[in-house]
Amino acid sequence: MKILVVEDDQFHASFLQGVIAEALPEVTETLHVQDGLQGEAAARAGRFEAVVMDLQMARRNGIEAARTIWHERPRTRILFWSNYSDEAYLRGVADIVPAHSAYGYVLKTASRERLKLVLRAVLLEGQVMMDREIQRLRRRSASPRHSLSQSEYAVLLDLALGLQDRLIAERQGLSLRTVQNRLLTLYDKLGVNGEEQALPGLNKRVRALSRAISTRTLNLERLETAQHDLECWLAARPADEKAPPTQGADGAL
Amino acid sequence: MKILVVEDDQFHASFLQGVIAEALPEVTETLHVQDGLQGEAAARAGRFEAVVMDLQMARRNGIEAARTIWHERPRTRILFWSNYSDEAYLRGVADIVPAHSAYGYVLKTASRERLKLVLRAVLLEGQVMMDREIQRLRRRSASPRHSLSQSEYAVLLDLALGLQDRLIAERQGLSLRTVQNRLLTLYDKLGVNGEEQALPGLNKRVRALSRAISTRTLNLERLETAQHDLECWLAARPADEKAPPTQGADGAL
DNA sequence: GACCAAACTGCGGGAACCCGCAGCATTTGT
DNA sequence: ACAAATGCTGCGGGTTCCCGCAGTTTGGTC
Repeated sequence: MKILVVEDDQFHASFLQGVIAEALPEVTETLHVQDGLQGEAAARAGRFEAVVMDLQMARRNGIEAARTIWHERPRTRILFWSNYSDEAYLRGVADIVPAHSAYGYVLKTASRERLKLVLRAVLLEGQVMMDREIQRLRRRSASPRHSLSQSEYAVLLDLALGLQDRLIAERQGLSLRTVQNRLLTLYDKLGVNGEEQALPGLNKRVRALSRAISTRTLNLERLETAQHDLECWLAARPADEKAPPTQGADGAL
Repeated sequence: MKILVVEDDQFHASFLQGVIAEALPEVTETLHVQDGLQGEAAARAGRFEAVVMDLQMARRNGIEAARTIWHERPRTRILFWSNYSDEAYLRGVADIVPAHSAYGYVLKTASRERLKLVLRAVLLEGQVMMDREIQRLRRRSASPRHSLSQSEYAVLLDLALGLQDRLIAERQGLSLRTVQNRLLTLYDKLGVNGEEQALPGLNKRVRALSRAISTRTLNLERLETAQHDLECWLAARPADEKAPPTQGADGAL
């Protein structure tokens, strides 16, 4: 069994390798690389079936790297291992995991024993497994009032990228008014309206993004992958729609 | 000599303590705490004159903790030690360091030797010292075109918090139009206008925040302290101004 | 089918925003 | 001392945004 470790912190990497050696004696080869880009290349070249992936790395973050890897080899088992339990990471992972894939999510603060357990469960047995705290967060964010639905989150991402209503509508295949309705519920669920009445004079749109970040509903990594998605979508979009029915500013006067 | 270590990662903390023992034999007592809040309390109780402070911690981040500590004992020598060289951290530190204080900024990727050097220079000799890479970033961000002036950055923070123009103007003591001019130059320097012409349909205001975060001009920690500042300012503000010349929505009818 | 709830859509208006234009104040260079 | 440069400000208009109101579709229950 071959295993790939993608982790940019040397201390965590060496600790992890120690635990792997102890928990998985059936490992014959481990490769350690320092960032997402190298991780993708190594996975491609080495045909690893098991990966331990840090999120939050330079050059390419763990979620994007995992997406690439899964895109090329959907059966790969990936254990995400991170310092933080941001909702943004959970949604990011949930968005890219292929059907029937084995994966897991552990916090770096987990005990050595728990880490060993999860390593075996996910990488060897092919289970799906999450840290306790992650499970708790997941349950909470599936709760009633404050949690965002799939489509609301998608609109939030578009908002965060700075698209205006019209473009969001186009991208999500909704009417303009519906997008605005979504935004309303977003403002509600993110607590913007609540603050607004205490302090009038907020730009709700910006405040929504601000709060999404403060509450870790969004983070830098998620924003990066969303930006990447946007660029792909833009490239694939037929060029006609780029010019809304305003006077043409390209070509003839 | 007593030294306080504020660091939430156990591996980094133990590595650091090893290096301290080696580099600073004159240390008689080291205390290690796990987050900013404990750090403030420990500094208050223990009267440490030397602190090594991680940024990016739970509960209270390193910059806020340092501000509190310096506020109470301005002579304290603080060495910031972080994984990242975000511009946001640099500005955050620069904003709170008192005159004539000794401080430093090292990256966690620095070599053991360099770390020892900086430890001695800052905590023992009272020098001001930065990591090479930090220096480079600092020089670059003092450059002409793309860097933000002090006041522009202040406006960016207010924008990021979701204030609308009128409130920003009030807070910065500027006219409305001037604030909008600042925003224009912000859009320019953050590259929003450049993108706009490639892809019309951006909400510049949100996009500015989005880019500020992508480029690490802003980050979660800086946003948190800005939010904290805002709340203080709101509390200190005379209540009259809260109601702009709209029909009063408080009290009568 | 009757009914209801929830989501979606169009309309319209008031507020906020983006920004060109032009007038003043201070600073700086020669 | 004059001029050019830079920063601050008011005015006006075109656009986007926020959102109440009302009408339509969807999906489910009785």
